[in-house]
Amino acid sequence: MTARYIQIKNAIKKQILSNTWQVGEKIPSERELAVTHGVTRVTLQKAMHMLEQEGFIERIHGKGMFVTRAIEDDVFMLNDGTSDSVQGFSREFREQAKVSSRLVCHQLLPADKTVARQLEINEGEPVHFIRRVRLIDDEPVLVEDSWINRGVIPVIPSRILEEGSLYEYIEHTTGKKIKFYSSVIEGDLFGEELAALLSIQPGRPMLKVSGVTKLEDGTAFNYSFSYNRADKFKIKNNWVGK
Amino acid sequence: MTARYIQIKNAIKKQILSNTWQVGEKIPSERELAVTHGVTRVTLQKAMHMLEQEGFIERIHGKGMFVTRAIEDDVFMLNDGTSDSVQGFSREFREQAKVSSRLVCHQLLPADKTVARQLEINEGEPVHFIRRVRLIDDEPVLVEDSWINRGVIPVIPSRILEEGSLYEYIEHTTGKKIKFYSSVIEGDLFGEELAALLSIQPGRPMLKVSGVTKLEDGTAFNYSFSYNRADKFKIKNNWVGK
DNA sequence: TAGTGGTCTAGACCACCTG
DNA sequence: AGGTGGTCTAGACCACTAG
Repeated sequence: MTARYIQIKNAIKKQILSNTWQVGEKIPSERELAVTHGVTRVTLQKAMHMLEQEGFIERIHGKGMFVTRAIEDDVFMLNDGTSDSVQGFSREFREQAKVSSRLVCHQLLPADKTVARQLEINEGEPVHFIRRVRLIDDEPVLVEDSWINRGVIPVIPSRILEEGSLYEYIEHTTGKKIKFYSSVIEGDLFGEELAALLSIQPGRPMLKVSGVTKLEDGTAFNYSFSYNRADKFKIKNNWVGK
Repeated sequence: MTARYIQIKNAIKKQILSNTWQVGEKIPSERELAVTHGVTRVTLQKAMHMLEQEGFIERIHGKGMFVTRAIEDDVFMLNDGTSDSVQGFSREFREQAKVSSRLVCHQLLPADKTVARQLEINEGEPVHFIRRVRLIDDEPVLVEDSWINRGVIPVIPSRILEEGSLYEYIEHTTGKKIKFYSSVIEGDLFGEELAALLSIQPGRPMLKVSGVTKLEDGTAFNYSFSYNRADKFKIKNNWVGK
């Protein structure tokens, strides 16, 4: 029961990725595509606005819609919210490379003030605290600390934390999709403790990303900090006006 | 001739900021607000989706719309694309603090391969190269290098670079709004040269933001790198699913 | 069941760009 | 003038949440 505009968006994205049109080339007009896909212009526009937001096309008033030049790169791009879902680390990268995790710590802790505020629970309520080192092609690239709402997900099998995708597990056990992700990006230097976990020198640059993830019913279930090696990650951001 | 949904979005944002409702409180339903503002639900929804994207409300299927808790902070938040326009440094911060610029360099240079590709012009065409140190409350906080398309904006008065807003000047002289901003965020360390310009020690952490800015007709006019003191800036990002 | 947001239709008119 | 995207209407039905 996927929405029609999502289907259309994905269909056209697929066409773009399979080089149906050249980069910079004009694609058919809204009116044409609406007929092709058997929907009204409004529905088609929703699909195209998403494609623009995701950086696949450029829409220019009075001119038409054009394929954006592809951007390839040597480092990993963190999800910036231009995908149609929040993937989480495992799902994000497992098709590009070998990803794995090393579980450093997993315990129940009472939520401190900050964690409680972010997860919208009471201070002192027990939450999962999880620290993992994430590896890409067997090289440690980031440390992630997560505080997870025990009310949403009472038990987390170690197997999931070491091998699987936590987000996938949560979507599966709750039966709800992930709907919202708010994050703050900061720059910092690696200190002794985190550097040791990644086998790098202290003082190397870090991209720190902290954020809260919510389910579609508005429940906050994950508050996390990830400490990324700045030489391994970039974050891309598209902004489209009005 | 502002669009109705933009007006409504701003009106409701203003109501939220003036505490018409408590944080977490339910605001009137789409159907109610549509009547109040004299538009159909579709138009009102466009306004509310923007407010959600900008982080002011949360929309929950079957429940309603709720005011999001305010987020205040001690450092400056760089524009992440949740505002309704790209402001540029001057317009972004001049209402929160005293902003100023120190012009380090302004000359015409032939575009190298990278600059030419980003500005969608031919290699070797002359472009403005501008290096400025930006200050907040008289403290230098970032260095910005800009390459500006001379075809779009032939002359840039020094006065604008030292005192005014370049984006404001460009919107004014071209008569076009800024429509698109694509950026990449990286972490790095300050080297000797940039550190000296900011009067800080080399080796301090930096948030590097590079990007291209376009006008509403699709013309790329600015390719820039900004080197931000990581202790002074954060970047906030909201992602809302589907 | 009643109320909420999510999606979709079949039109219409406006604003912008090009020949 | 003709084609393009941008906005808007007045409905309709669906999916989710609550009491």
